[in-house]
Amino acid sequence: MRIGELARRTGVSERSLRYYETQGLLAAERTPGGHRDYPETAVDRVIRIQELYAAGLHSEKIRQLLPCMRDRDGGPSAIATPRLVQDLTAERDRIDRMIADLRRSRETLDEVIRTARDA
Amino acid sequence: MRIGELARRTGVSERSLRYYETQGLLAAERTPGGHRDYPETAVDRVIRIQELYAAGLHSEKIRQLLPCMRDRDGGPSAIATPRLVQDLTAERDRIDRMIADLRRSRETLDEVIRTARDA
DNA sequence: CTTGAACCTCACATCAGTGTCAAGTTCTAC
DNA sequence: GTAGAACTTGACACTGATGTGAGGTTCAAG
Repeated sequence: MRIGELARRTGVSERSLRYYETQGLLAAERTPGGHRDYPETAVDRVIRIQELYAAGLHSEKIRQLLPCMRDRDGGPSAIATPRLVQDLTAERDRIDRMIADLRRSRETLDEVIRTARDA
Repeated sequence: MRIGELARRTGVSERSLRYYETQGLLAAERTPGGHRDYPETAVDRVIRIQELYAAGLHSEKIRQLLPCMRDRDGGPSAIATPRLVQDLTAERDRIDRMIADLRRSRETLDEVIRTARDA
């Protein structure tokens, strides 16, 4: 599929998809004319990338992580090195703290909303 | 208390505390010489501000929100307007989606970590 | 007093993903 | 073959909280 359709199906801009490619996160075949041609699996991958970005991971970590992930259709094509495992564990802990923070903020907002509604 | 101690106790940099003041999020008395003098309640407030920033709220929203929050020692000093409630509800929904995304990323990382450990 | 830590304001830099525009090429359908 | 949509690369802008450094002032303890 071409970049326009991939953008539409994932909700990620064409600009970002091209950026992901420069970061080594997303490969694409090329048509004879040079247009990108993505496999169907790109949809899942882009969504995964987007989620990881949202979780605060940087391109480099995502790039290292991607080959170690289990794809929808198969097992991982690589096993994380001890060094990577250490990094990812730190990231996971950071995400846990982030979730805890978000919960508190969510509760704060919810309380303000409820207070206003009950007034 | 002065800015250095507040920074130490909250883990937020002095730079950020001064920035919060320019954004109307954090008030301080001044000594005759011009140094900031914070009340004890500033500690809780700063932590709360930090959490809201981490949740993706911008200064302006936090500024509107703060007076409507229940402080540790008392009730809110203002009630959110319908317009603000609408905004905050949107933010709350966004935070919910963010938490869901984070959970998925957390699970992704965890699986890679477990796979590596079991190998 | 003096001295050093702590504080003040102001200004400029940074980060990294994304938006946007320009100028040119390819694709597809008629 | 031609029109227009879709694509290409490249460059520049932005966001907005935070880092950092300069140059000067205040505070607190000896």
